[in-house]
Amino acid sequence: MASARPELADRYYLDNFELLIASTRRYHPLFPAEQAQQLAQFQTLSEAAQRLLVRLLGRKGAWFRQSKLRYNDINDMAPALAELSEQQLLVSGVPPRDIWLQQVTLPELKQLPVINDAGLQRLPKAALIQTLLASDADCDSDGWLLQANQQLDERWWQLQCQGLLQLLQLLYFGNRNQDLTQFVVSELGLQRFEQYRLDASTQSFQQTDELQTALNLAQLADEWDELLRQKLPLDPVDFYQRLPKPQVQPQLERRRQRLVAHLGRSAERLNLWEFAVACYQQCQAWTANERYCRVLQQQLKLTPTAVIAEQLVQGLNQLWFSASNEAAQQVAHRLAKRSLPLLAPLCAEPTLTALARPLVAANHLAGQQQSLQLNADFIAAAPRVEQRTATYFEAQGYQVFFCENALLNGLFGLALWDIIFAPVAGAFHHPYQRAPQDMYSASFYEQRADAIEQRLTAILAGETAIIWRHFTEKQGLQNDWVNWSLLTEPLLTAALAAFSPQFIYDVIRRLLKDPKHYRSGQPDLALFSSEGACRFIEVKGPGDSLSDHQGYWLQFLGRYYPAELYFVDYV
DNA sequence: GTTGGGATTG
DNA sequence: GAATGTGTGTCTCAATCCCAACTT
DNA sequence: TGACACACATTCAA
Ligand SMILES: [Mn+2]
Ligand SMILES: [Mn+2]
Repeated sequence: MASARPELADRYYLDNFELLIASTRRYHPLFPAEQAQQLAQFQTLSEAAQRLLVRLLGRKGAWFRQSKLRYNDINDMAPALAELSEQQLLVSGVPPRDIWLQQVTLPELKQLPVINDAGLQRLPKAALIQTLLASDADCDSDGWLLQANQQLDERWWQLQCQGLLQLLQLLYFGNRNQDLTQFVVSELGLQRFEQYRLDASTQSFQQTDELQTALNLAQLADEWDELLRQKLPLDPVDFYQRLPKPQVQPQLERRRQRLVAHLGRSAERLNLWEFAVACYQQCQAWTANERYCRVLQQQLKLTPTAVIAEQLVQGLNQLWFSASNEAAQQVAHRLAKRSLPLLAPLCAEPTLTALARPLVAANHLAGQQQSLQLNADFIAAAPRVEQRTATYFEAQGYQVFFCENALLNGLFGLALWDIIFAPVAGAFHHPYQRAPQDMYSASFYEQRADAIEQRLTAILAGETAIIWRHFTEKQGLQNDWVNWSLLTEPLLTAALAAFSPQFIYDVIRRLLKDPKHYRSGQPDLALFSSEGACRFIEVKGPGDSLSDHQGYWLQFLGRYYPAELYFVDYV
């Protein structure tokens, strides 16, 4: 099955970087001055210097210790360093204290007289760093660091062109989470992608300041994530000042709003209600609208005014109106219900559309709930309650799959494979996509409505050959909907034998209605009896409770097959 | 000495 | 008990290297 | 590097 790994060229990383450059050629004239200059400088470098620079860019952080630079594939380090230094793509200096302390190893630290003399030899590294950072804060920290570095006898280098790499990656991949390693993983055959036709015509950005903004937003998001990760005090109001103004370019505006929503969330934790409201007001995401209403509700509790009450009524009605699935409706409904007593004294008669009619609660599962006690044998069989329950049902003679979302999502992905990867305008910008650009927006259906309807008609007529053909022909190819390691042949065989055409049709329709939402919350286990009949089981161990989207999936599935909520505990 | 997490590499 | 908010682990691409905890 | 599901804590409204 597994074929031998292809060998990569000796300079594969440089080739990949040059591919990144070549593929973003049409944007080069738009580059901001700094990145344009650095790109030009890169092109004039010797191969050794280019190699070293790309090696360093591929690593984490901007600071490197010269003594730790060892590359067999780069002839001589010294001239390459001198060249990069000459072009100011890499500069020498002493890093900030935290980075310095992080990169100097513990044995090295303990040997330094400045530390040895302070009597800190026995501490673990994290505590040592804490102590040094704290004690340096007030006294002469620069002097201390310089002295320590002199004792260490080390030279440090700092990358000056990480922004260039970020910009190239941003333009090539169109997102912040794919990078140079994607090329390697693909060339080695570890990830294989559908051979869709790329759309060369659509250009995401037209102006230099759009590129600058894209880069700024990416760096600000990085910075915010980093602050969050380090768990140090946040100032969302101050951070907001650094964000760009609302953007015309839709992609940029989406990213800006995502960051603004994060700031709003952090403002809530600091009880900065007005600022949180101001943040959420700028965001279009449904969840931002939800936060908006929650904050208004909170404000109404603290300082009841007619203005806030009116805003909340508007917000709640909008929230209800834009709820695109039952779980969202449930959220809007609950929020409205809890707001009503707060609104009553301030509004003549608040008309909350979310309360106009009763909702079916997610946990309304009449006749779909069971209890199960498992004994020590099953506890020993596996660590997770789902696996233990699977073992139990296997002992009952079922064929059991712990596949959660992989089964129904997989059916969706296989049934619509060719449509998902059809060359719609603007859908595919590079060869490493698991889905078209608009997979999770309304335009996915709209742009492909004819093909989808035609396929649905065929599915309803009992067509399963297309699913099998895609399963075989596309085996192993990346698809956001298909998890190949969970959607195995035995599972698909059992499922397609058990499922009615109407069921498959309705599942796909449901997923199409709100693909982002309905792709999660599907039951833990799929069971198939020896006669081939299927059952769905959502397992709930002690201390876990049903979430809304899980409950609504059980309600939906229960109209076709047994779909049960199993409360499992141990005797 | 071993192990385990993170960084690096292909 | 329902409804919220928040933290954690698991997927990870796989083999290797480095370093910092540990004696499992 | 998120998305997802679970685990756990806290706060509510009857
Ligand atoms: Mn589950
Ligand atoms: Mn479960």
